[in-house]
Amino acid sequence: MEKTELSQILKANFKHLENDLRDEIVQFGKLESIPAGDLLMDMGSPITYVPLIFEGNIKVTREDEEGNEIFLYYLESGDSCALSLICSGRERISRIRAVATEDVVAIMIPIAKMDEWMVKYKTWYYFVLETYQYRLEELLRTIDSIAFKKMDDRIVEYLRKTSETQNSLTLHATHQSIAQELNSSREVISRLLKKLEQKGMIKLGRNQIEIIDLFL
Amino acid sequence: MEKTELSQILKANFKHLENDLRDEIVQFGKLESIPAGDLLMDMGSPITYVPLIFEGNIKVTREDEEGNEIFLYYLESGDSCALSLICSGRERISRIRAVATEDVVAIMIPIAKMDEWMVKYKTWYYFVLETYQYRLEELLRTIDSIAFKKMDDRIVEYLRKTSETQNSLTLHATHQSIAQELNSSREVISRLLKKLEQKGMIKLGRNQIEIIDLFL
DNA sequence: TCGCTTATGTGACTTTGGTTACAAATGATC
DNA sequence: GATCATTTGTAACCAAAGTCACATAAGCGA
Repeated sequence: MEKTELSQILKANFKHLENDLRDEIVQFGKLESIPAGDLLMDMGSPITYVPLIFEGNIKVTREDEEGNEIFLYYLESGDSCALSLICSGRERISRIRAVATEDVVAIMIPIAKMDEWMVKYKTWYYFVLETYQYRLEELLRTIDSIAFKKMDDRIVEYLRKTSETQNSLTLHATHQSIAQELNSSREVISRLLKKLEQKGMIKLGRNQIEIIDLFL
Repeated sequence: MEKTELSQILKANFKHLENDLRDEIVQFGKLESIPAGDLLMDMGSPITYVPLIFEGNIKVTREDEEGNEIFLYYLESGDSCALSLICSGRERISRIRAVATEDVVAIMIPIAKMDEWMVKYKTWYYFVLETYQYRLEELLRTIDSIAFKKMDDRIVEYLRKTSETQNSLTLHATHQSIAQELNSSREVISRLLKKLEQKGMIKLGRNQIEIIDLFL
């Protein structure tokens, strides 16, 4: 991709950043395409860049020692990854996994530039702080969900979020995969999905869930 | 308290901060004492300062619309409050509650200075970023606990954390209050505490739990 | 000491979610 | 279309946690 084209894209997706900063991003950032399904970040691999997402979605999950997994949130175009900042910052192993759910186009910023720009560009400073703040809030919402809600509500919430970020009313997932994301078991998810179908909220198919109305 | 005394305390508790910065903190910060039991922050009240804690502990909890509550973590001397940064940053209502569990002495930094110092002082910059990172990790650990662990383990973990921050093997709490923090019910907590007692991990008394060995 | 309030103990029961063990359906491939 | 792997459906059962009902017990103040 041409630098000028990159500059255009940047202007469109991160319009709140000042011009000089965007020039530097074009200069020092490395554009990368990540095919759907690829891991951007896995447990414990040290991070040396911070991604700015142009296109596609990224699913962020948490995994514990015993292999239990749980869905945290999606990242979309215009987002950056606060958790990559965590890993980078203290060189520590954070058991976080980030997978591209659609083909992702992102520009990779070297960590060193990160810090440099914080001082140099007010807009970058606010962007990074907002990223942190937004992710903290997102994690709090995740906690709400896990701590206070029952599995059926959590499924509905998961379907809603997934439908929103993928911008589609037809989701492609197996009950097994959903069970994994919600740290439950396949049978439980099948049971509850069936109930949602009976309520007329969704329509089930093999490898597919059609969303009719999640607010019934 | 004298400015010079304040300066000494600051030097002792936040020694990683550079001298000029400490001088500014003394100059612009306001020293406050918060008696045990007082709220530092409640749901939705906008924050105009960031506290640096010298003495005492602060318990941070999350509450949802329906009044369900859950313990997140403790803040101790040397900490700041990343969540106050959230509230301040976007002027948004975050349903977070911070209560002093012991008498707290803290210095309150006006938000404006916060931003100013980020650019001016490298040590402040790293301190704030580390605060964010550390709290994000803490929240992830909270998620692990809620999502992956059963109630008995969660109680043990809660007792351990509380004992550590209060630096005491004798805790003063009712089963009801613990139930609230873990978003459970009194009877369940009583039952499980009794089991822990039978295993010899704790000794129960009225309004009191004596910790014997939580690693049995 | 006598009440009274607050805290704890406990049994019985319900609900939610996890487990086991299959059966049936769907799609892909030959 | 027959075969096969994958996915989904379901029933029966189990375990954890929440609820209800009530019994004690411990501390406090009059």
